Amino acid sequence: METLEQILSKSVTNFLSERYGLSDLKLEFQATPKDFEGDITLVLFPFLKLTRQNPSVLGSEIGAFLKDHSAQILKYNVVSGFLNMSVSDRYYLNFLDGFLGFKDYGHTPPNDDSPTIMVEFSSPNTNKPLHLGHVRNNLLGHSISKILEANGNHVIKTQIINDRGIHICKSMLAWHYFGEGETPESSGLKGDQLVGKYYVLFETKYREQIADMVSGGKSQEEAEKSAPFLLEAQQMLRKWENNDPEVRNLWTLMNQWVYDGFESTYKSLGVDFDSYYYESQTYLLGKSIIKDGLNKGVFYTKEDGSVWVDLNDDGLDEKLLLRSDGTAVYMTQDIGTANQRIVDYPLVKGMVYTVGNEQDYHFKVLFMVLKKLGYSWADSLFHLSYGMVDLPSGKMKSREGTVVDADDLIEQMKNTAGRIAAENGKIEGLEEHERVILFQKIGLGALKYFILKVDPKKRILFDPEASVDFNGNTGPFIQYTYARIQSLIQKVEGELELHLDLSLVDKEKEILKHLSTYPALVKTAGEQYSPALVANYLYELVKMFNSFYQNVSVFGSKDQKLKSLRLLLCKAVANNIESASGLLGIDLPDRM
RNA sequence: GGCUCCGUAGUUCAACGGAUAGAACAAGAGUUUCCUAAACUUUAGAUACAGGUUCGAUUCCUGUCGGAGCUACCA
Repeated sequence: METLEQILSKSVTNFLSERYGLSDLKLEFQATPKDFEGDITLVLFPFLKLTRQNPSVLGSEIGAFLKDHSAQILKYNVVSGFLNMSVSDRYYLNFLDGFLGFKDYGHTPPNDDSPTIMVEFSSPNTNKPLHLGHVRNNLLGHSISKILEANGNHVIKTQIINDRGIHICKSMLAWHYFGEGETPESSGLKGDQLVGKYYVLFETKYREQIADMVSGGKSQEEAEKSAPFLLEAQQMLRKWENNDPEVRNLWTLMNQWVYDGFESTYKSLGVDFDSYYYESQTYLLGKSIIKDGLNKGVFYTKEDGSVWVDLNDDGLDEKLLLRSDGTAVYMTQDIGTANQRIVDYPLVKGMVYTVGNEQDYHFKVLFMVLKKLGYSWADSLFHLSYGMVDLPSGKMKSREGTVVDADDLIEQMKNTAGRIAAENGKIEGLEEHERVILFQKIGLGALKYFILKVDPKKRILFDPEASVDFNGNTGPFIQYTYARIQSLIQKVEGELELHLDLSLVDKEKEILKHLSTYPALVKTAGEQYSPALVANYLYELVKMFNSFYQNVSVFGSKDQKLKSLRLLLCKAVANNIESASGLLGIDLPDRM
């Protein structure tokens, strides 16, 4: 369906071309601000010089033309450089009629010809449980996947799991010495929590050794490097690399505990994946690609045999790709993994990496190198870079115990949801299992909205004391609005019919105007990789709806046609809340 | 030091270069014989500083001040 902007654009473009001989114009429309009369505004400033005309004359010309030639425009007025136009109720009623014909109005579902995009997110280490930073990562990655799908892309959700390295060996070593055979079953702990416990234990014991060595006369630096626990962990890593059966078995066992734990957290968060990559399988990839690049002359070798890429011409510096001993670095592995994904999924045309902004430089380099290597897909790579989640005390540091654990946080959110529901007397008549589901929806809705409403690029300040709000600009507010509408809709008897010859009150029109911007919003959110835009849109919508609900009686209307119109409007809002919430991964309750 | 990002009400967030900078929380004042008060209505309160570009700057450029990150033959 053509939008109002598109319809008017054509008309205005024709007019300006015939009257002033202008072409290739970019018209700028915006919603008319509240204090002015009108619904849609055309900004005239850009044409003043071109037409050598003053704004009031030009505005009147365009306004009069549209009034005569477009059925949608009833009136106009010109204020400084702005042409404000009033749009007919009929137009909005027609729009509502069209809107109700779609399940997800404004979304473009992918078809056979749609491109495939791979979205990477989560990508945890397997030595400790997920924390608040991962929560932001997961919610962003999941939401952006939904948004890309709504923009007509097939999406493959993937992650690269860091399942090897010294950190995992630390957990393994501590468990080996102090675990006494403890398992998730025997301890009742989630697997990732259990493994994380031993990672912390390793650090504690390691620090103790260092302290002993320092009081024995060694320097801090020396002690840190040569504490027996560390040496032993390093030894374990070498054994792992040499496929030592005992080490490999323990590694497999403990990693599986962690994966089971992660899965349960993902399930709570409502995120899922279509594919998994493991560093233990990819860390050797990329070396041969580097060698190809050497042959092509894209890279160069230094005297010690290490391989580098020179990015000085691109405003960066030189970057190492292979160590002098021929082993890979992180970059090498990422090059190999990217290539491997295209091998595994030949249809993939683009990749999105959901990774914190501390790695901005890394991805800049990675994308440049892949481009230099001449991959056809190298132009459609995107680093979805997001800001860190900070606590009032500063950065989260696992060593100092200042991380906010994901499982704890989720649990706390559910409990708060339950407490508030009880305080508001909303839980009567609900079975226990209904309550569990409801509190889960609301608690997670609050958390997801809290995180996703912020521009991904910006850092988030999270105060565990102040916690997440349940009133105002929050997830529960949106859910509450939806539940209110459901309760209205349940009262409807018989068929609802939309009559197009009604007149709208301001609050109705306001909502319809907002709904009509949804398709463009979805598109922009996809282009900018920003769930925050969706969240803000959604908030505006429910705020408008609640104002309407409180000030306009739906069932109070004597006029049957008017009642139908209002109920259909409610239905449209509910549909739209559902669509937009879906993009954020927020579930909606039918009552709360 | 070099590079990158960020400074908006007391606090947390908004604002394709467009009209009088919007919300929420917190603070103040109201609204339940009326479809769910997790709501609605309403008062007060902000663009770090100094220049520049522009018809127009929170937005773009320069500088100052303040904060964060990157700057490993770690991952």
